[in-house]
Amino acid sequence: MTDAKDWKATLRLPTTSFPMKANLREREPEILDRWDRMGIHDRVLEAARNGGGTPFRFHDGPPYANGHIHHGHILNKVLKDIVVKFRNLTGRPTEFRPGWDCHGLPIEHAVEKEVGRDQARSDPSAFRRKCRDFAARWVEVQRQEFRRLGAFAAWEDPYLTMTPDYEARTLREFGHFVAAGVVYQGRKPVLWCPVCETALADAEVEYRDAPSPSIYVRFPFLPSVGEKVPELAGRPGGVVIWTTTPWTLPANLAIALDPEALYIAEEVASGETWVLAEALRESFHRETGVPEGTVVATFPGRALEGAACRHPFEERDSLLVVGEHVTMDTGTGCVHTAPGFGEDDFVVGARYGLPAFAPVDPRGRFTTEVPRLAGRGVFESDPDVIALLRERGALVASGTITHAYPHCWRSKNPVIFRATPQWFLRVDQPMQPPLAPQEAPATLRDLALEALADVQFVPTWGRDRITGMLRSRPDWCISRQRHWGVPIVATRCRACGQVQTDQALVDHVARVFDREGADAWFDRPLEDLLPPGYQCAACGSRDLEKERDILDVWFDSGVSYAAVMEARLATADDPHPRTDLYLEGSDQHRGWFQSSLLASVGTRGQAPYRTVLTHGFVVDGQGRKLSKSEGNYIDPNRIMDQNGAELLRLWTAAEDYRDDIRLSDEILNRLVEAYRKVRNTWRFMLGVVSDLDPVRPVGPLLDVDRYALVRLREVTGAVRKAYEDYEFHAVVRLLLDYCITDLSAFYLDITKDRLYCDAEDSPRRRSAQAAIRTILRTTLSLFAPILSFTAEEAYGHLPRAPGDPGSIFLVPFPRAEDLPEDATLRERMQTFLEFRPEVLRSLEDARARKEIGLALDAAVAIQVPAESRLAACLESLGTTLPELLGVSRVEVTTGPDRSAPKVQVQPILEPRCPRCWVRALDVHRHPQGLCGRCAAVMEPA
RNA sequence: GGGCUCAUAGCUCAGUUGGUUAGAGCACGCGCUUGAUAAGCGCGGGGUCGAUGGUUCAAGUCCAUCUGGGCCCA
Repeated sequence: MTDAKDWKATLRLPTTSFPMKANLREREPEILDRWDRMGIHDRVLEAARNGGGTPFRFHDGPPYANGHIHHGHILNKVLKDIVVKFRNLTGRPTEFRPGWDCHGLPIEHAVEKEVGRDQARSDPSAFRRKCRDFAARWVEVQRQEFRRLGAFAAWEDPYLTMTPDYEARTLREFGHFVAAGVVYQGRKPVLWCPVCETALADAEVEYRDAPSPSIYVRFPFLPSVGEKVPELAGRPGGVVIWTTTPWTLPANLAIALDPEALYIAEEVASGETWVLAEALRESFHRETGVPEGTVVATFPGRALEGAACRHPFEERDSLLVVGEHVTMDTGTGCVHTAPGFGEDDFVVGARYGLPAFAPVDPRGRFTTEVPRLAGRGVFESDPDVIALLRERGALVASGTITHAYPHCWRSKNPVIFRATPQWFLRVDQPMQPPLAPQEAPATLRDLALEALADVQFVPTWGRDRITGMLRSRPDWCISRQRHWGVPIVATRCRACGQVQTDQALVDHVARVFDREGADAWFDRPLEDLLPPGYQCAACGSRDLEKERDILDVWFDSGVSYAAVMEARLATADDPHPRTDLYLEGSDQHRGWFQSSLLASVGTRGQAPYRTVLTHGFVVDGQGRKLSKSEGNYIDPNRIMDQNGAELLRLWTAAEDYRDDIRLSDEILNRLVEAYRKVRNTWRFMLGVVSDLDPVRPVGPLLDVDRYALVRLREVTGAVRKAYEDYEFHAVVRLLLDYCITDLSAFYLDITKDRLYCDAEDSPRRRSAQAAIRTILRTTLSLFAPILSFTAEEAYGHLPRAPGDPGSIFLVPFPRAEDLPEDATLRERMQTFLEFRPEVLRSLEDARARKEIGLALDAAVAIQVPAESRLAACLESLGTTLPELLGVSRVEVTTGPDRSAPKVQVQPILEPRCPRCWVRALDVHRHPQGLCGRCAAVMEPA
């Protein structure tokens, strides 16, 4: 007698060198090395090019070269990588040239910390060199971190906004706007530190509680008020404002009201009539202690638009205007507006043509434009202003409040808003895009809005978002008072003060930049940089000096389509090629998407992109933003260490990026499980096909095996479509469900008998193997853009035929059309698969009654209604039913029409075949108690 | 405060133009198997579809308001 162990040795159990344990931490770097050695990025691209497909133009948005990468970067770059891999695999050559944003404030700050502020100011050239080194260092760090994610990109050939060619290009693009006549120097309030005597960025102020005066001031009515609101005609009184910065009152030019909100005119005890917002009436009387009077009129804010009050102490009027920024939470709803001293004030003022009047010098002292305060510091002038108001009878009430006030992070002193000269791009002046001469003149804003009609947005609401922002945006302030950036090339005349720039100057300097980069502007004397004969346009003087501002870094990155894409792709036929896809976080609707759009539309009259795809932000398991201080921060390095980049790739793909993307340990654990399932399924299939000769042809497939491929065809089509539609989470879902439901729980389970027990060479076994090999190769390819490391690893364990490429990424992407279609078979199998759970439930019942253990211990008697679809189905499946149900014997009978199918499970008493465990009637007839099939298999060859 | 946006089982997602007892996978519970074994199979429990109100014969699906997130502004 042969014992059980020996029979096991005669089975064809799966064998493979592909390990169950992923050990991605060690494996991934090996795979990365291999990709590097084979130059995978170029090879993939080359393969796509050889296929002759239409190139897909993708443009990588540049992250800021500062600090290590975090979840947001990972999400973004992996999404891009998935797109690029998919496009290349499906025959559309797609380059991924990564970029970095290198200029700008954060780097200046970091360097300033190292070298000190004085050096930064005294030697801009040396300071810029340090900034350059700093940026280069972080580019290198991030490059390694990105590369580790398994993204196929031209990591050795990135674009940097600080290289000479890029800087020259940036300047030239600026020149196009100069040529179009929409560049102007104006004034705009910026945060200003009177102690440092410098402009500050938002990031350079910190808010601290500080006491401020709190005063209510009445601006006397002028006759125009009575014309707008008749009830006020002839009444003494005024509009009451509230402010915490009395010193800004000398620059008051307007009072802003909410156009929709209701305002009241209230006659108070003194006999005067005061105007304030109805919603704030109660708090006004409470705060000021003024007793409530009688309401003589109620009207919406817009009723007073265009009327004016008298300034309480200057020889000037104060215009009544409306603005959306007026709020009803504090004050009177009538907002003191000094366009030179406040951002909102400036924007509203600009709408009414009011100047940014800011009679304060860089040290925060009043200029002679305010004679009574000239030379006095602004904060120390508060009491004087209050006294003056009291003297003029304009002070309704005064007190002190403590509130958060911006302070300079360096000097720790309170800061002010102060209008200073700045450069702008005008968005509301009709212009001609210089490189699109056929276009009719239109404003930059309208050009941008029109161009959006020709852009796809994923998700679609991106269009609404950017449209809203464009509609309401002010002129683009493109200047910064900094050192680390591309200079605004312009001159100032020492003789007459004229500031000027023109395209000739800009182009001349750009040619210098081509060779030397923007450093030339800082390193060289101006004479080296001017075109021959250049002189002041106003007075003809040649005594000029350099303008010292640099360009907003959003302008730098905004021209990347020109510096990176057009520079490489432009042809005579298509001088301004558009990019197929931009893919960034949804914050870029205000940032890069918009700056790129404006930069392109103002020069070439078209959007730079055809499709804009945005993703949400990474948040925690509860949907809150991640922050280290909140303690909900998960370190991406920890994930990488524990589960490799592959898990982060899977996470990126599995979540619906259109909304915010959640990240938590629970989510990661679920994904680890999913990963294991896929990996194990691949491993099993690798084991099953290990002895299938990759070259020798296989005969016609059995129906079940064919059906498996019919299903694979459906999945392949759906997966491809999901990739096309950028629905990567659907890809993951489809493939996971297919792996679990179709493969693991059904097809791979029911083919085991054939695979293990049939003769090695039997057609039935080879049929299953052939189907499984197709499934394996197909799913590896389908998943490869996402599970790049594992698909590549598994592919390496596949028996290779001569001519098979050396990487899964060089295998053409599967096409549904290449897989069999068979509607009859599909329908039949679907009917069966709907019925199968009935049988499984009955088996489970029998198991619960302890009648059976293995399903192979059971015989199943099925009674189906005659003439039913199910009857026909089971009839046609015939002798394969036991295999399909995993039982030893199946008997099908027909009952009355329309009766419900009945399933009966009987334990089989005959002994099991010791080799295949099937309980068969013929076991006794064969030597060693084998069943007929096994006996035949075991017969000496 | 404004613009855009999201809210379906513990988790990730489906739910077509409003129409039968709201689905899947995972997780969980129970069982089988030990010939995918740090695996595999089966069965099962689990949701007042963020809340309220409305339109409708009928609403997760349409409308309004609210609550709570997110991005961008203020």
